[in-house]
Amino acid sequence: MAIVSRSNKRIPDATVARLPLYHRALVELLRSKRLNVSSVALAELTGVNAAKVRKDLSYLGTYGTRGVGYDVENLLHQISRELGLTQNWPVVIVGIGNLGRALAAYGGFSARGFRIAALLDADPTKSGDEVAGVPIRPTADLPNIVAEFASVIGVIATPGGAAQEVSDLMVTSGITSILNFSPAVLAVPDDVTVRRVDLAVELQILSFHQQHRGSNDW
Amino acid sequence: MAIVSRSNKRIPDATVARLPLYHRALVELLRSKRLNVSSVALAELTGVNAAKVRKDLSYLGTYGTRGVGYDVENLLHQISRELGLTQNWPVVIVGIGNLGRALAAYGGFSARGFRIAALLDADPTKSGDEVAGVPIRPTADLPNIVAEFASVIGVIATPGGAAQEVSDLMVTSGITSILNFSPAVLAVPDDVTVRRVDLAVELQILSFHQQHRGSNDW
DNA sequence: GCGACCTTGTGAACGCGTGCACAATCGACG
DNA sequence: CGTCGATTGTGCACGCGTTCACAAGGTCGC
Repeated sequence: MAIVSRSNKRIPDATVARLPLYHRALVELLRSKRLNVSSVALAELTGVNAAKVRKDLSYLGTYGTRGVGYDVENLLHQISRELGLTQNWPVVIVGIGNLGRALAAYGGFSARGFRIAALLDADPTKSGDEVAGVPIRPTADLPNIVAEFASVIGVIATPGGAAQEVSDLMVTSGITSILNFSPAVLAVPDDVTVRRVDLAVELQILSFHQQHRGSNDW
Repeated sequence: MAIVSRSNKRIPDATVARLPLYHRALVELLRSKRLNVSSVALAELTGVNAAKVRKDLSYLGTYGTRGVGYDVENLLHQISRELGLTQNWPVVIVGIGNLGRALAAYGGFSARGFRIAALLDADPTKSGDEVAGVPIRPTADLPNIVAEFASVIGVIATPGGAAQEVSDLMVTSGITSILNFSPAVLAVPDDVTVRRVDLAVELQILSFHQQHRGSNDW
């Protein structure tokens, strides 16, 4: 996977994962009218090492000014461009249970580059219901919905049992970016990117650390 | 009851992050009465390289049988023990908005080592409401609730603006493991573990890959 | 215009994680 | 009881990411 930016440098995955952190901090700074920010200040806001901040930002190009820092507005724009957030990505959520509803109702997406394009559920009795002003439609509508847009991000919020089936439908509909909240591990073609968020996994990792905190005490 | 891990080796973070994957796969295998599993089979189920599976499991001890594989039940038990899932961790959720409700109603936790011990919200008009049979109580009750248990995991599902305040209250109440769903970056003492799950961040990472897929697409 | 001060950008070393390749070891079977 | 096929456990090399340390380059006061 050759990732090429304007400066022709490959951006490491670890850096990509941190760019959204900087993005959010810069939005906050812009909101509070800060014009300038140093790598040290940005490091404190994001909990990242300052040298790492500088190296991350250097992959985007040379946008800092020595002795001064980074121009907040310009840096925000550069990161937005790199992340592809200059457009508002349409997001389709499949599986409107508790989690799907919560995602649909979450207001924070629009401020960060995304909008809910459609809500889908396999249960026909839910069709016509609205969540946050968006009507719920049958899952079978997915191909038509995807066809309306140039590029769609798919979100799977179904139970684990239905996840692979939904994933397959997304892939055949032309979706190549999937966010999977179900505990299932999805099989997809190589050209499809899947990110998995499993709430129980996060708790179990915490459990491990908690467990081992005690045994270090003696 | 010695809860001390048998191996003196330190388990790498990367391995810890994968143990929950194996855990879940093994639960599934046990449910379908499989007695045995090879590293290759486990690798396919979890999307992890087979050599990595073996190395990960070797950190726990020598529980496999050459020429045969791993005993499903025993391996599941060993991983559960290492992750500290032999007990059912009490989980306290603060912030019962859409996301908090969804988390509280999610039935999958109990099967994976956790139970909802309490739901808290700063809004007094929500007090007394129930979600999944658990009543909502005022946030100020947190210290009393934590005191009832030996060890509690805190979940923050509030808006970003309230997150640091809630985090501080959790820390002073004695919580040392926090799962933060708000976009805020929390400042906590060194002995407190925080994991952050930011839905917008996940979407933005997907956006990056979508943006950079094939350089000639736009 | 000059010097003191700041902050960026990056070379280099180090450590961690990954994956290959293979020896060690087990069960099955005749 | 010995051979064969299968699978684990791991030494090793490589690559990626992190961090330090510092030169390069800019600002600001005078």
